[in-house]
Amino acid sequence: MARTAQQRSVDRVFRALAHAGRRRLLTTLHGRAGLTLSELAGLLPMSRQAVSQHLALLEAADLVATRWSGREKLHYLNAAPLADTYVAWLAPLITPEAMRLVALRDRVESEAAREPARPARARHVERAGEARKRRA
Amino acid sequence: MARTAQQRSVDRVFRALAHAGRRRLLTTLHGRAGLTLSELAGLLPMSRQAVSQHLALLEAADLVATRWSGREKLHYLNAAPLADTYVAWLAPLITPEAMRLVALRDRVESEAAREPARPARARHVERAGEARKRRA
DNA sequence: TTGACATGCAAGAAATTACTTGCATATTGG
DNA sequence: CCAATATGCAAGTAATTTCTTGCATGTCAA
Repeated sequence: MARTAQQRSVDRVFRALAHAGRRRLLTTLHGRAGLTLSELAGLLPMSRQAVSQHLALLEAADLVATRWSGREKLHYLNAAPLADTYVAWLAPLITPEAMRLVALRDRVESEAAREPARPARARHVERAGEARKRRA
Repeated sequence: MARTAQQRSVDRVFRALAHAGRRRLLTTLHGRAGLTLSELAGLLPMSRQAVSQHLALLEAADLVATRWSGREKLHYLNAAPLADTYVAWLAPLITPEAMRLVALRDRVESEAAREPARPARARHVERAGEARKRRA
């Protein structure tokens, strides 16, 4: 059950994308390549240190490539791991069958609405004892 | 600057996908639709309560639809938010330009190798004082 | 009816993540 | 050279997430 390098990459990518600020950094770099740490911190509502740590995480996930230019560090979006993650993990789940299940859910909900005798599961929401009373 | 419903959905989806166990739940449900909580807990190396909490999170992100059948709760993958997230957020970043940057990074690295007089940035890795000494 | 089973809910512990603060090192321009 | 600027590193705190523990409720089958 050895984890493959790809699985590890997918995990790093999804963890990196879990934070709105980091996603914002990626879209910012997509719009404007080569921004420095200070520039990014100026554009976004985050402290320089926070941006720095987020960038380190994005670099670790290989989503951001960097280049030193004197005392400045230029940052570039690298979308390759995003594409890889899509192909390897996301796309396989997006099948016609899995998409159709929204319709199923809606159907179930409308059925429940037509059948007022049995509320979907309001049971556990009630205070203790209430439901038992109604049942009797 | 009001956050749109779509932005909120994207955030919930990415947060949900950030955990390997939750991703595993989704792929499991993709392979076998209609599994119950207990069945999922039996298949995966997680306690029933842990699975339950993960499923609640996935339901909140609308990635899992459920149907009660007696005392059992059947779970189904809903891939629609995945497709939406891909279209709204991921796909726009996967452009030829952003993909080409891997090549750029590799080029930069090989340039650095050809220019041994200035190591990319091993500076801060060294112990304090070391770099200054070499500089002099 | 009742015991076994399926799930829910809640509170606390453990682990991880996010952010701040303070200082060290390196580069540039005057 | 040196002051200003750009970044790095480390440790501590705050916030969030994840998991466990314990018990309550609802459903089914004998």
